[in-house]
Amino acid sequence: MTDQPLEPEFPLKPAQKKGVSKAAFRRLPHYHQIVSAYEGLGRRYISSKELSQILDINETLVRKDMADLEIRGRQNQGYAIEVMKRAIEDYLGLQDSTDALIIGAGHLGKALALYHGFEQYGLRIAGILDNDPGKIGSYVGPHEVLSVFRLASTIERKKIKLIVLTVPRPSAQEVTDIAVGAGVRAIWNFTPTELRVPEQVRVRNEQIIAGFMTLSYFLKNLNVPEEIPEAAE
Amino acid sequence: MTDQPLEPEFPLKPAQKKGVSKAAFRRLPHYHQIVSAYEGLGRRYISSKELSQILDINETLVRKDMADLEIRGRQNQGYAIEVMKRAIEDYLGLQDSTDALIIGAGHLGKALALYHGFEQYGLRIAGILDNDPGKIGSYVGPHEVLSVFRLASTIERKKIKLIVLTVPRPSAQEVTDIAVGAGVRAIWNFTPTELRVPEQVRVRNEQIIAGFMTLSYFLKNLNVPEEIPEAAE
DNA sequence: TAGATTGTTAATCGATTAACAATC
DNA sequence: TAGATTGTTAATCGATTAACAATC
Repeated sequence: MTDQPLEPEFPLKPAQKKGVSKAAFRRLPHYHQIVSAYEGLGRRYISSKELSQILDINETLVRKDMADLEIRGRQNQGYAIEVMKRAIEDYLGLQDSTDALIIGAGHLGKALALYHGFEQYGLRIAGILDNDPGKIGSYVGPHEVLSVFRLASTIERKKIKLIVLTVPRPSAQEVTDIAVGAGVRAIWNFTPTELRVPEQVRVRNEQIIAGFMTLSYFLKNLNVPEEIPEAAE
Repeated sequence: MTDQPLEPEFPLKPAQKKGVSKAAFRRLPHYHQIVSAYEGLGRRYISSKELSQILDINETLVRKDMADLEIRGRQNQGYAIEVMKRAIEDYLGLQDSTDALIIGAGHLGKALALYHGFEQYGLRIAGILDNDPGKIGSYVGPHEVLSVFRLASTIERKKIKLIVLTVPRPSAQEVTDIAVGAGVRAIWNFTPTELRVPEQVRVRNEQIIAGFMTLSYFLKNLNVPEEIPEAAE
């Protein structure tokens, strides 16, 4: 195993004075979610105080994050929701669509393939592949399940840059190697595996069990006398 | 919306000199995954150097994390994999089992209910509920889908402390309120919603789209001249 | 106006890393 | 032994927060 970021989520220019810090970068999806919800409620503005309360972080931190994103607020009103949402989307490149191939048509792969809600972030499922002859040729929503033997050719033909890995652990590295060889640059990894990839390829590990672990710790320490701290990160 | 941790994952005693820092706490699932994989390969020891390379963090940081967890290494050999795995599991309470109810028998809810691999972390699916009459009474693996009207009574009868939320966004808060009223203390939230909960209840937001956002940023900036930084966090 | 709010700087806090001693 | 490695302390770095000026 070689070098592989624990979390690949950070700005590409972290050294610069101006710009978004790693920590701020990680908060962007949360900001986006909140303003999306507020937009749905018909709200036009949101203050740093409101945002800070929802996220349970310091009010000043919200203002600093906005300043770093070059999102300007209005005295007495807060930040314009439309502006903020758009700025985050622009920053993350969510306006341009991204085609992805799902590898593994198991329960999770199917759930991801059928999820409505990715489109609004520019994520388009371009196909789904599996190695099970019993699944190949069947349909998952509009997508015919392709043989994983067609992985490289499909990536090349469709110029796919992102794959979503939901295969069993033992095949994860093998599939990764093929995909990387065919030109993939990013891997959304739902398998419990630390993948080895060349440095020009980015991996995001969606280690779902990690979420449970944090809750387990909390549940097993419910009776610890110490007060529970306000916030993490 | 009121106070709600952005990430609820941190030790309960962060102020103390001795103990695991928030940042280290977040690395525990990764350490655990790596040593599990190494154990599967028949390895007995792993050095801080190996761990640091896989995680792409500094070697000293690994040793500091181990010291904070009170895991002792051996000169010239590194850390005993069995000891390390066990220590992390003990720390997180993964040895004691946790019963959870899945709310929402959609694609994701079913995928989680059917996932084999939670058991090894002590997570047991105690049932699955939905509000769709077409689903109620059907089976997801060994579990009969129950009406969500039985949520409170099921929580109380089975003394459930954790629910897994995979309902559509509009129902998320309502279901949460019922579950919290019935005594639930932790919510594993897969809906794109910032839930309001009393402070004794912990929420872990599994905002899956966040992972895509980080990859989107990377993919949209492939041609940025600046060198790509080594690691995040 | 007073109050609410943003925006910025400096101070503080927490996490990481460098340096190095210890030891098998 | 020399080399590999852990363990610890102090220095550095980065992120958060407090303080406060600006302004609508």
